[in-house]
Amino acid sequence: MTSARISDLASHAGQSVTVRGWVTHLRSSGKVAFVVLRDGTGVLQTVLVKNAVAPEVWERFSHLTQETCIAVTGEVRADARAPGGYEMGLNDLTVIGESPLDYPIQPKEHGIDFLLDNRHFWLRTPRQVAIMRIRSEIEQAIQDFFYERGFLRVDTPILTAAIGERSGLFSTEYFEEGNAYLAQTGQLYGEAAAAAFGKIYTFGPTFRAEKSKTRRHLTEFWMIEPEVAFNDSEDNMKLQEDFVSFLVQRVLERRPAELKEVERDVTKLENIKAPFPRINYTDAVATLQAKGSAVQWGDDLGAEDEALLVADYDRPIFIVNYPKEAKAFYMKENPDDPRTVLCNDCLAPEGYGEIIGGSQREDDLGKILHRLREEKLPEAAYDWYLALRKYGTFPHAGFGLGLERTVAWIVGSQHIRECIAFPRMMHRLRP
RNA sequence: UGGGGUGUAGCUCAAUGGCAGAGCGCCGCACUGUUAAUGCGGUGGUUGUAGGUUCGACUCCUACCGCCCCAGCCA
Repeated sequence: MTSARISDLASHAGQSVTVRGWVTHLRSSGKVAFVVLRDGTGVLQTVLVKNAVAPEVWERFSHLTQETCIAVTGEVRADARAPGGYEMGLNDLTVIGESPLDYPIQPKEHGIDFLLDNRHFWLRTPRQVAIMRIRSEIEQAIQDFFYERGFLRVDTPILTAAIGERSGLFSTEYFEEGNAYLAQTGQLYGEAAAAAFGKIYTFGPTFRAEKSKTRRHLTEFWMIEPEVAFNDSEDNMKLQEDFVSFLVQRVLERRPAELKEVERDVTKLENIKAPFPRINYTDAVATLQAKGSAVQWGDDLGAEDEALLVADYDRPIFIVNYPKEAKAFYMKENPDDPRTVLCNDCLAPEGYGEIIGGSQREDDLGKILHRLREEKLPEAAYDWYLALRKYGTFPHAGFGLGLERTVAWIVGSQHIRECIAFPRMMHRLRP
């Protein structure tokens, strides 16, 4: 007997095949029954007629429960009444793995805490399957975008000495070396690699021990960080807008069924094309003050301010050249206004907020040393990073795109935690 | 770490100081085309924990715990 995956059943119409999967719905009308199963590639409705199957098959059917793993055999036929357009007239049914009656996920609304406690099962539901497929599509698109443009992927270490951003670090014992810290960014290694390979990107998990409890934060998240030798801040933004547009267009082209499953308004995504508006920080402050915000020049922009700015646009926007006090030590001083640095945030539309932080990097050894000392960072920990400015320093720029935030925006999710298979948050380490 | 909210059946929620309930799930019966099937019947509780006020507490008070939302930090 031929076995098939549900997604391939159209090519088996009229044939008898075996499909294996998990029971999602059971419906019975006495002598006609429906068993709906899921195999990860799709959903199949099978039809069981009591008088047309062996008594033992009907008996096995009558004991089925939600999520029982089964094998069904029968003829595939087109039927408009079936989800997916094809159904199976069931001849045989065998149980592969039983499922007790207390399976926690029901076909109804559940609270988020309950769902996260049952994430290992929640993942089986249609919306979650669609989100994970879109995430995987985006990950593939990321690889394709950079590969097609001649970038080298460089995998940077996850265990590091204390180096990176200012916010919280996770630490662990590391042999005779004292503590190691989980990487908050691959950027500094990316800069070293850019001098070796010209155009690189990193793509991996990053860790922040921030005590954040918002819809936009995870303690473990995946970040894409390109770094390009000889790019300036404007080149950097051009790369960002091409990149983000590429990801959105790819999902629109290849995952329309999944976008429909998550009920995304795709007309909002169809607008996402380069160029994105660039708003100077100083102009943004003036605009915000005119709109009634209390923000003062020198303040970082709060979530409310960002929402006010992005509300006027139908695509992501760049906020460029923030005051240096608001940003990291490695960002290059703006020659036209030394109070500021050559950087940008990219804010997604529809209130999804910051998805990218990027900058041209400070390439002057004296200036970066000065900033490092202003920030009271441990100079010794940065010795190799500073040496990049000593031996053949070079202008370069890069950015970091948060994968889960990007997925949340593209699928229209209210929460980042359904955009990664097993989210890690301040109070959640399992499953 | 601040501000706000919340915690009652397996799940989602009612019960505003006076007998702890509903829907869903689950179990049983009926039903030959269901789409979260339907109809009838049944099952289900240490009201987060500890203390206090009261004749009487799911309800009011105190502390603790969990969770949610917002802010900050950032991606």
